[in-house]
Amino acid sequence: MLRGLNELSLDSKGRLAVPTRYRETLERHCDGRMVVTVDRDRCLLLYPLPDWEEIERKLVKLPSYNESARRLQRLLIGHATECELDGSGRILLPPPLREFASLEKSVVLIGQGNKFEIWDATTWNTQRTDWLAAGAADGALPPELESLSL
Amino acid sequence: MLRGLNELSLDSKGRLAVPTRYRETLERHCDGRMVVTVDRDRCLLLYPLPDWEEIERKLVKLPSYNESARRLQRLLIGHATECELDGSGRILLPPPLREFASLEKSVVLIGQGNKFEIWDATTWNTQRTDWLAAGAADGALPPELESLSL
DNA sequence: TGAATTTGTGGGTAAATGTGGATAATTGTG
DNA sequence: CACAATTATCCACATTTACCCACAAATTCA
Repeated sequence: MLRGLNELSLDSKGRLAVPTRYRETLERHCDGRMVVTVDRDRCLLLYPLPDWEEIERKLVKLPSYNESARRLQRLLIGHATECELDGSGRILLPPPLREFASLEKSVVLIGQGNKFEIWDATTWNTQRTDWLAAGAADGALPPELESLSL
Repeated sequence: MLRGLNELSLDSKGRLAVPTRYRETLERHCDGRMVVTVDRDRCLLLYPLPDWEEIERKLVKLPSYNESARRLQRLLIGHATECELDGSGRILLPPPLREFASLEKSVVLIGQGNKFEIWDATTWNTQRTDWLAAGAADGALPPELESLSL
């Protein structure tokens, strides 16, 4: 299970050094093979290859002439790029994706169970403040949430 | 599985250089034989020949006196053009199709599972911004999507 | 506290790739 | 049938990318 927040910086070539504590897990789980793609919230998603493939299988089965299904396919599959951990445990983030998420130097890597999210540090902080402010104010919780007990 | 975003440029002869990482797959899968056709969203679709043939079989079986079926047949089958990877891994896009999708120099090649989409770079970026803004706002999600967990 | 090992960072080099142009083949036309 | 125009194939150069190595920093253990 991937969890935790890590403040990192990209090097001059746009590479991201995966924190050591995740490396062994990743090597075992997917042999260092990962997939990066984008998220609607302007961050990147980083999946171990097998986990990504499972999602991909679901996505390609969606009906081709449904508008929102196509949008999802184009965003997620359309941006998905396989990349491998190099000898020093780094992954090279493709320039178009870096640009998409406005990643410069300071980024935040967030464990999210089966995947990581990668945010521009400033964007992340702003968002987090907003989320806290919003709280549960905007009602309309899905049933799964209504009954959630933490 | 074809995935990922590639920023490319057509050369002076309207040829598109397929990124190397896909070439081996394509050579194995369809011996470099591809089919280009058009899409309702003003982009081009690029299929490996065998995958296209499967789609084509489904299309010709559609009922002839259904309006939208005929439209689909005319668009898809009507514009489908076979073209082969040349010695340098490039395909020549037929001028009428290039014109259809307003392809000039900067284009984007998007993996979409069994096919690629080819977009004019500017059009792609505009669309993507719209998609992100729209989100799932416009309801009408297929049931498969309602419960999708990424 | 010091030394040794592990981790983070940067850069250099060699190979692979993209790009353009030149020549050869083919097709269409007068 | 010959010529012209277009299309296809090939080759060479410039650029980029990936891989590898070396150093600096931090951490751990003695």
